Amino acid sequence: MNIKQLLANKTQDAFIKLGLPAETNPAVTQSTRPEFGDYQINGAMSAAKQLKTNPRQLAEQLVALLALDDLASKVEIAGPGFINVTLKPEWLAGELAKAASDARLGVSANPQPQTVVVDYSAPNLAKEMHVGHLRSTIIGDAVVRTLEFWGDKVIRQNHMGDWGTQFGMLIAHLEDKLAEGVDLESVALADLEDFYRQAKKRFDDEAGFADKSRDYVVKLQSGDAHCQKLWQLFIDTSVKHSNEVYQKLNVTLTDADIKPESAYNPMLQPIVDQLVAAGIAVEDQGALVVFLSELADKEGKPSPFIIQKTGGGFLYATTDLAACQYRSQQLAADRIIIFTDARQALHFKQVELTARKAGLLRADTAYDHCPFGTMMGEDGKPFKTRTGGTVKLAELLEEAVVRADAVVREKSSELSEQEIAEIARKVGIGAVKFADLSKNRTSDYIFSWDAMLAFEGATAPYLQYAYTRVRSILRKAEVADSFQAPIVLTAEQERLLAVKILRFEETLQQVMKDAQPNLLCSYLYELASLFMTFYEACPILRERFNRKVSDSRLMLSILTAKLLRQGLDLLGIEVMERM
RNA sequence: GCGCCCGUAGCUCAGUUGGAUAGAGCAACGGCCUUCUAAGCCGUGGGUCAUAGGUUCGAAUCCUAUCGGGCGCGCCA
Repeated sequence: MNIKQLLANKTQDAFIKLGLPAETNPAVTQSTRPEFGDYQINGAMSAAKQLKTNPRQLAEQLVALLALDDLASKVEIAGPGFINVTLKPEWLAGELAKAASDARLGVSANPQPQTVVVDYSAPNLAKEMHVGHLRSTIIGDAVVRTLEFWGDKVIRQNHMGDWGTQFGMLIAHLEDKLAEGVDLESVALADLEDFYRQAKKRFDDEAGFADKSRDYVVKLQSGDAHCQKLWQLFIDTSVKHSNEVYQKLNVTLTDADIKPESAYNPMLQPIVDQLVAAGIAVEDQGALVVFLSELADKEGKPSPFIIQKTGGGFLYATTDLAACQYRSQQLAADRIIIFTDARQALHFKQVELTARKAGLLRADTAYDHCPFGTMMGEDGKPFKTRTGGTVKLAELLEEAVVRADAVVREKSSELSEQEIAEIARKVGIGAVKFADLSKNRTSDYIFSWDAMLAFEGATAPYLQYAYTRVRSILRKAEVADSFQAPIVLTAEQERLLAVKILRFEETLQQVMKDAQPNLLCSYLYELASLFMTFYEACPILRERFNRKVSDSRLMLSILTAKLLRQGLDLLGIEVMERM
C-alpha cells in the first residue's frame, strides 16, 4: 500500500477531468502538522494558476471529484487552497489487516523489475579498510537490499583497484624481502598496512626504487607469470581482510561480487580505438584526450578527459568507460548506481558524457553517481588521527562491541554470557552502522568516535530496544506472528502508529529513487518512537479483560515488530529477542 | 583563476517535486519505575535557516551577488 501514490493518482484523474494536462503535479505530501491531517494535496494552487481560476474554488471542485469518502474521515480546504486529508480509522484498519497477512508487509508487487548494477565498497587493495570506506560499503549494501526486497534484479560489483602503479611498488618491495629470506605468509603479508608504508617510503625516498616499480607494472600487465603470482598473493590477502570486515559489518558482499579493474583489461584498447575512430578522442600533448564542451568553463574552454597516457598506458577513466559498456550492454543494466565520495563527481560526469557519446551506455540505462562528502574530524578539518593516520574500520568495530558489552552488562541482569556476547555484537555494530546510515547529506560529515558509539536517542539500540519490548509482550501474550484479530483504532496513539505502519512502501520508494537509506532510518526511528508512545499510553496485556481492545493492540504490536525487523534488515542491522 | 558541493538550535543532523506557526537527537532544566524491559516516557527553554537583493499567492528550498568552509580542475585512483 502506497497511500501517497493512491492520492496522487486520484488527484491526477481529477485534474484530467478538469481539463488539465496529465502531467500536472498533484503535489501530494505527508502533512506537516497534525492539525492538517495525514496527507495534504497542494496541487490545486499551481493548477489554478494554469487555469487562471480561483484556487479555493478549484480545490472545492477537486474535492468533489476525488470522492475520498471511503478512506477519509475528513477532507478540508484550508488557506489559499490546501486540501487536508485525514484518514478514516476503519479504512486504516482494513489496510493494516491486509498488511498483517502479507509476507511483504503490505508492500505491493514490483510491476516492472529492473536490472540494477550497484558499484560499492571498493576498498584499496593492499591497504586495510578504514573508516572512510564505511559510507560506500554500508549505504550501498542498504540500497542493494532494498532494491532486492522490492524485487529488482541486483548485480553487486565491488570495483577493486588492483592494477596500477602501487602494485609494482609492492611487488618490488616483496621481491627484496623474499631475497632476504623472509617468510612470505607470516611476515611480509601479515600486516599489509605496514608493508604498504614500507614500500611507499622506499618509492618516495630510495633512488632507483621507483623505476624498478614501474618495470614491475609493465611486467605484470604484460602477463609475467612470476609477477602475477606475487600479485595474486596481495589480492588474496586483501580480499581475505575485506571479507572479515564485511562479515563483522553484516554486509552482503562476497568474492563473487569482486570486479577488479584488471578484469576490464582486454576491453581497454578496443574502446580507445573506437573513440578515436569516432573522432571523440583526439591526440593532445602525446595523450589521447576527450574534450567535453558540455563541461566548458566561462571562456568556452572544454574540459579534458584523458583516456590514454603518453606511452600507451590506461587510466581509471578508461576502466570506467569499459565498465559502462560491460554493464549497459552485457549485463543489460537498466540502471547503474555508483557510491563514491564527492571528489570523484567530475570524473563520473566525464565518464557518462563520453560513454553516451560513444554509445557505450545504452540510452535507456540510467547512470547515477551517488556521492557523499569528505570525512572531517571533530575540529571541522579533514579527518586524521592524532598520529596523522586513519582509524581502521576493524578497530572501530571492535571498540563498538566492547563498549556495547559494558552497557549490556550494566542494564541487563538475567542474561547468559553467550547472550551478552551476541547482544553486544549486534548493538555495537548496529550503532556504528545506524550512525552513518542515518545521515546522508552530500555535504562533508564529521567523524566522531563518541557519536558513532552512542546507545541513546536516535540510534540503532533504540530501535533494537523497541523491538525487544514488542517481542516481550508477544511472548507473554503467547501469540504467534500469524495471530489474527480485528483491528479497531480508537486512541490517537493507535491511529498515528497505524498511519506510520502504512507508510513503509512510500519510504522504500524514496530510498530507492534517491539512493538514500537515511530516509529509512528516520522512518524506523519514527515508527519505534510512535510505538513507544503507544506502549506507554495504551495498555496491552493489562487490558486482557477487554479482549477486543487487547487483541487489536496485539495486532498493531505484531505489525510493528515485523516492520522493525524487516526495515532493520534492509539496513543490515540485526535484532534480538531480548536485551 | 575556473568549476562542483555545502552553510538550519550550544553540538550532531532532518526538512520529500517551492507550501501553512522550520523539526528530531545530544547537552541543560522539571516530572515519571510496588503496574507489559527507565537503552524508555511526558514536559520546559533554546532559531535573523551565513548575509543582501530578486522571482510569486507562498522561499530554508529557485535565481543573482557577497562572506565563510570543503573538494576538484592532462597523463594517480
